Amino acid sequence: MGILERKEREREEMRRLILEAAQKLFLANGYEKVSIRNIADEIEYSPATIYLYFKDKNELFFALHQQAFRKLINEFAPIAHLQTPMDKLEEMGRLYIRFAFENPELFDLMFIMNAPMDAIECREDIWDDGHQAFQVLQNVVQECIDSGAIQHPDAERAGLMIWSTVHGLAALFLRKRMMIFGEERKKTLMDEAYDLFVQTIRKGL
Amino acid sequence: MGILERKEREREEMRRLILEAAQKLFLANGYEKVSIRNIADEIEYSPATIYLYFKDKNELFFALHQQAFRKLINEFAPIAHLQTPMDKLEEMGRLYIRFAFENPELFDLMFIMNAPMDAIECREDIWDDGHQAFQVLQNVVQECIDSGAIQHPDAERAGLMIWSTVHGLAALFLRKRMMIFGEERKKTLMDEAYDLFVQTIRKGL
DNA sequence: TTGTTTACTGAACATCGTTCATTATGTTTG
DNA sequence: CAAACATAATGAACGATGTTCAGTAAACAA
Repeated sequence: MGILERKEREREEMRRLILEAAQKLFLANGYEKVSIRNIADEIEYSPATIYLYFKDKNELFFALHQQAFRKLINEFAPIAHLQTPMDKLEEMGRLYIRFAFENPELFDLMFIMNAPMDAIECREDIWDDGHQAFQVLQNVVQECIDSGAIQHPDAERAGLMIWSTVHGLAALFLRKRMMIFGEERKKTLMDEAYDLFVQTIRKGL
Repeated sequence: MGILERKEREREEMRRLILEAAQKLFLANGYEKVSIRNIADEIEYSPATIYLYFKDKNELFFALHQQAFRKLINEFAPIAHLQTPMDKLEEMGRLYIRFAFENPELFDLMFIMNAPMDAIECREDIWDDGHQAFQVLQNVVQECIDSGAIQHPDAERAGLMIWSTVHGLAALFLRKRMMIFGEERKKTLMDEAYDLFVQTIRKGL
């Protein structure tokens, strides 16, 4: 009785098709301009069909946000080859900022938008993707502590402080709050601010 | 010929009335649940009337965002009484975070939402409120540099780094990305992370 | 008292997320 | 093979949304 399994496969395939179309439109036009009807048009199905595979729009965007986290975690992979824990930490921050810069919509979905968080709130679930990603950071910070490169003993606290700084840079940039520095200077100033941060924690953390 | 002036006064009064109603509904129900029709109902006018005083919804929320900036700048005022520049800097960060915590909707409007920035983009204007607020920070940083409390010479660069950290903490908190730390621990962890940041820049910046 | 400017509105447009009765399709049973 | 059932997909609708515009009524000017 392989029929049930085929049905399951077809269901997965359909979810994949919807997410693919959603992602495409999302990256092309930005979140605000993508509607359920647009997505339905793209895959040549009725809008109502999408609701057979996703509870609502929040859940659809939550699924997209999960994909984006897989991408980010992948981009973190190369840091393993670096020599010292402190170099790993520095490169991780740089990768976080670069990810935000090169994938603004994905970053928005992962760390700024409300929709994905609203999706898991009603399911009273934990935010697993975020937890895993932070764990990667926290582990590197712990390495820094163990090797003596960081003196402060609490990896979670230090990790949050570091996350906040790089996230702040990325978020202020993406939400256009850096326009006060001028269109051409804001990117370099952002990089300089991050360099200064790295230099500071190397000395004082 | 005081008629023109009275007309002007009435016009200002009407704008004030609209903004007051919008602010009230905004704080009560959150941005996402406030529509032009709600605001019109609140002041007992037709929805179309609002468009006689504001170009569109973005411009209305831009005006609200200006009010919010006046409030924030006011809350920064007491730092003038503090002794050392470094104490001023520390207290400013704390005030920024507290402002976000106690006025989540206003903070969102000022530093996260797209709407207010979209309003000035088409007017190709500069973001004056943000510029002024950052200037306040930058001045304090410059004091720290002049007094030798901060060694790095560039106040703008250091200011952006500091702004990013406190903003990152506030933004991650408000957009519910700190749920990974647990409901009861996230607020204290946030404060601890800020303390650690202050300690770090006192040592290494 | 006219004519004209101004303030306001009701109704409409296009779009949105979402639901639901109905149809079409595929599967199982007699 | 035919009848009964289960599933997938849909068209049409609901109540919203932001925004526009022709039309009305009141305030002003001549």
